[in-house]
Amino acid sequence: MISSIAELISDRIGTMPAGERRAAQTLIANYPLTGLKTVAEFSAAAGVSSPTILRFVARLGFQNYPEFQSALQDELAAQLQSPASRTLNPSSAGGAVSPMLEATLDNMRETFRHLTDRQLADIATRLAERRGKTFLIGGRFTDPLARYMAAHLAIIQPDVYHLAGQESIWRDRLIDMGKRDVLVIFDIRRYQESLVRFAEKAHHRGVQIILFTDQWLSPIARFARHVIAGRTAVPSAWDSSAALFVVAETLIAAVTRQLEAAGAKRMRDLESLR
Amino acid sequence: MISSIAELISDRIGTMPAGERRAAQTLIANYPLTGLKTVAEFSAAAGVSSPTILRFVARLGFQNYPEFQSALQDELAAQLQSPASRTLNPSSAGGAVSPMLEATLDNMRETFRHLTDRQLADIATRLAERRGKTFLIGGRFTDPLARYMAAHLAIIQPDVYHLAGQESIWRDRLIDMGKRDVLVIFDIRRYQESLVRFAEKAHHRGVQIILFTDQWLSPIARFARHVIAGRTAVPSAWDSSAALFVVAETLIAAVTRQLEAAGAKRMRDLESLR
DNA sequence: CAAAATACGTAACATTCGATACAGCGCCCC
DNA sequence: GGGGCGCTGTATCGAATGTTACGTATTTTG
Repeated sequence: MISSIAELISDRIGTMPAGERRAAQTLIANYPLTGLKTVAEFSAAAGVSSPTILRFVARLGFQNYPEFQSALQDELAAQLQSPASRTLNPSSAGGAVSPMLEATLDNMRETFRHLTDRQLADIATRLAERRGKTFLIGGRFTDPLARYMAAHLAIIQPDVYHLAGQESIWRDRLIDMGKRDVLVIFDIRRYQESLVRFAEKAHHRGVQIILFTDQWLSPIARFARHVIAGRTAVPSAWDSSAALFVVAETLIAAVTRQLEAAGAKRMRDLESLR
Repeated sequence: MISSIAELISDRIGTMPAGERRAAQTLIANYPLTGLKTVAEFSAAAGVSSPTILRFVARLGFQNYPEFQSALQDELAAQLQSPASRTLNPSSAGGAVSPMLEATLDNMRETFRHLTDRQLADIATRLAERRGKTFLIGGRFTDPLARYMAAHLAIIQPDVYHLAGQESIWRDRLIDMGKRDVLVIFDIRRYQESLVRFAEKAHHRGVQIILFTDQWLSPIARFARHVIAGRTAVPSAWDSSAALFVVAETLIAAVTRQLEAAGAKRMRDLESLR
């Protein structure tokens, strides 16, 4: 059962030749606006020639381009009149993807429900007031999150370091850490002993620890000044770090806002360095 | 302050002659669709002649009819991109975090709305059938996503490589790539030239490219076999990669499911190695 | 009530658009 | 390695679109 043109496209996109597939992808990515423009504009956006666009709409079963556009407009009209229909969209019926998405969305709502604006603001402030250095580290699967956060923070403020590589390498960097510094740790099940040991030592040196973990709380929580507990359960063989990822992005945004004045200047300086 | 064309119209509708007023009312009645049709159709719908329509848009300050249509399309594009703004729900309490979370949730829903089970299944199948090697690479801020995906895929199947470090390093690895291989690229604004070059060369070697990008599509889309366009707009100084992150997790789950038999054995073997 | 100004539609024009024929190219299969 | 098939872009044609000029109708104003 195919109701919308978008479905029709994604249904047949597998059987299309390369050029027409590009047209399809361009249309889907910016649906349905690209289809409302002229053939020339459409073809330019997709990086193919006009005839390819026409062959594309012909393959979808339309007699000519205007007919195709009319269909898109009718669809759009129906959408605009009943905004409610958008939320209850047909793709949510069964399928393998929806459970995953639904669970992830739930995880985020739950995660943020237990997280007050105040907490986030406190953590952001701590990250923004740069009395000392900021270190970030993650576990086996969460190291990318640490990297992601470090990549952003390092742009708006100095002295941001991501600890990577072998354990011995970052263990030695403990010597540089003191009570003015902050350590951001990502650790979810199965909790890594090496990280726990590292956190404990850092804690003893007076380092303030901000912990991203799952709802069962890594043992590191004992040493942490701030704990962010994200939901991780999804219908998959793996746990999901998506909720923690969003919290990280939220914090990055908050820190950036707080450092607006200083950060903006720094970003300009960085620009000029390129 | 006049922001939308609809406002502009209702602002000046009082000063218009009868015919043009009818045009205005017809347009407002089912805004903005009538304005996207041809002058002839517009005039027929309003019950006036074509020149009247043209005088109408001229009075609104547009040089010609196409310019008027472009403006309408831009407006529509803005609306469609942020579904949140349309629902305009003040229900969710203010605070600094909610807008960020709401936007992120919207982005995910919107991203998956343009992504069918079929497409995801196709991509997962391609990643699961290991005829050749799998390479993953990301840009400045998206490299962590590539890492995250690589960390998981490498566990359930062999020959998964994350390309990191300097450009020269991964450029040299092109020599190992052939038409049996898959290259997963993450590239969002501002698109990195080095990645585009790399993708082009890989494409010429027959490598199948799976691209994670934003809704404006990286130029790499031209070479890609599969394109995943995620929404990235959030109320922050930075773009959000959260939607792409969730797609990545979804794919990881799907691939794992497909490789269940073979993958489970491999995971057991890995366990025993520790 | 008359004259002028404005508004509106018909019709012809120029431009742009969509459609098609054709040739080059790569690809796959034998 | 050669022949055939399918895909794609260039160039061209016809059609439809937006635009403008002009004459008629309508309203406004002195």
